[in-house]
Amino acid sequence: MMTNKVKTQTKAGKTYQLILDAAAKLFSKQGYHGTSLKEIASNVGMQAGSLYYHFESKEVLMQEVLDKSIQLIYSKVQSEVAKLDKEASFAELLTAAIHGHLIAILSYSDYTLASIRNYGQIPAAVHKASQSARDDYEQFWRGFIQQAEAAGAIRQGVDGHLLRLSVFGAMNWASVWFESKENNAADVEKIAKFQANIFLNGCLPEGEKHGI
Amino acid sequence: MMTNKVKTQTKAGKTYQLILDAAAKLFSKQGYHGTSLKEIASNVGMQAGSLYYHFESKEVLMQEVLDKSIQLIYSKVQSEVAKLDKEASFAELLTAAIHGHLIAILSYSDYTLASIRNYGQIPAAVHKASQSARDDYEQFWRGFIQQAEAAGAIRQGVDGHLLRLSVFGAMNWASVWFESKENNAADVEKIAKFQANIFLNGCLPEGEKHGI
DNA sequence: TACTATTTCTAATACAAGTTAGAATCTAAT
DNA sequence: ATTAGATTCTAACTTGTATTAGAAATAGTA
Repeated sequence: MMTNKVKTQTKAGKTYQLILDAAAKLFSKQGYHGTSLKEIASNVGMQAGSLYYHFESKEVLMQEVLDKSIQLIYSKVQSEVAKLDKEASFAELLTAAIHGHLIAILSYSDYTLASIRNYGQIPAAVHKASQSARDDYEQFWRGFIQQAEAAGAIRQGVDGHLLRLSVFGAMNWASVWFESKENNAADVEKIAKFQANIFLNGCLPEGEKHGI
Repeated sequence: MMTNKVKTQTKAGKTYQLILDAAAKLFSKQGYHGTSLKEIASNVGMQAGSLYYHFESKEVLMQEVLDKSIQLIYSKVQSEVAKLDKEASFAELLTAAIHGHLIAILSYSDYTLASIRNYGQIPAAVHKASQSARDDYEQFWRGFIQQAEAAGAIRQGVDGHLLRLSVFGAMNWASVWFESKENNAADVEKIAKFQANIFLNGCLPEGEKHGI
């Protein structure tokens, strides 16, 4: 077994990434239990047994996919938010965060779909590994929404937790229907702008309100 | 093999429902491929082979779960919308539809989660069966949103398709985080009111707009 | 009680899964 | 060209799967 995941230059390092990519793609389309090691190996031109030179088990392979999924999302969101001024408004923050999250999950949909689809139907030991990264990311959202509530940047009566969960739902669901075939960055941009707009302003015509 | 799914009074009819319930629960938690017939049978006090008296295959069992899932949702939404006046506003329609959809997916989360989680990672032949029911339900949403766009009840520049898909995402995602343990109908009601409110009015304080 | 139909069990089949150990091959440096 | 190390293959083992056929048990009826 080789354990060095870092050196992408080495032969083994490249093969490791190829396997991870193939696994993510198949896990996202067929589920964890619905994907066999033989199938993954075949997608990189290998035999099933050969995978064990790079991964110690199928579960660990899944862990790596989940891990990478979170990393991709969180780092993209952070880089988007980092572009903002120190005194950016809540609306600007939310917009940037939505952009980052959507760009990430739609660009790397194999990884993020594998994560979304399989999380909750794999042995608990598997998602234990990426749990703290998930918690960190969730805490980031909780944080700036709570601050916005405290600062009065969110309308009275709007529950911050439900807001966060609804935004997450709208975004994550996009990875289910979005087809990244020939859709370029412009489409992702459009979706991101739309969702930021909707959650900030709603869909009613200007000046109209309902049920407030 | 017995085929009569209708007569719930008969012995076989009741057993049929018990099996379907157990299957939905396990499919929702472990996925289609991660659930064995032995496990399903064990949950209703039977042996795996005995299931074949009620179902002709595991795939058909899954089809029935998917079917029932759509039926539960669509019929609940229709009954909620039917309560409205003939000349109900778009805001009232959307609110009623969101209520119906959320009540259904959170009340029967075994079925709806089984559907949401496994759709897309099961053989195509399996969801072919429930496809037309899904299409009908989707068409219902498309319909009243298009009418609202035509009538000017939706703000200029807001894409009706993206609105529908975002609402679906926010709602369906709720079945992932919602724990129906001891949460009563009041909680579901709260979530439904929240989401209708957010999509109609946004989360910014009254009078404020961003990026319009 | 005896008979019939319904429902469940038992046991076997056929196949595919994850995993492992050792042989075989390839790569790169001396 | 030889050798050592890295990488892949082959072939097995164990376990678990969906499915089937017929025997057994159960329930309902004449």
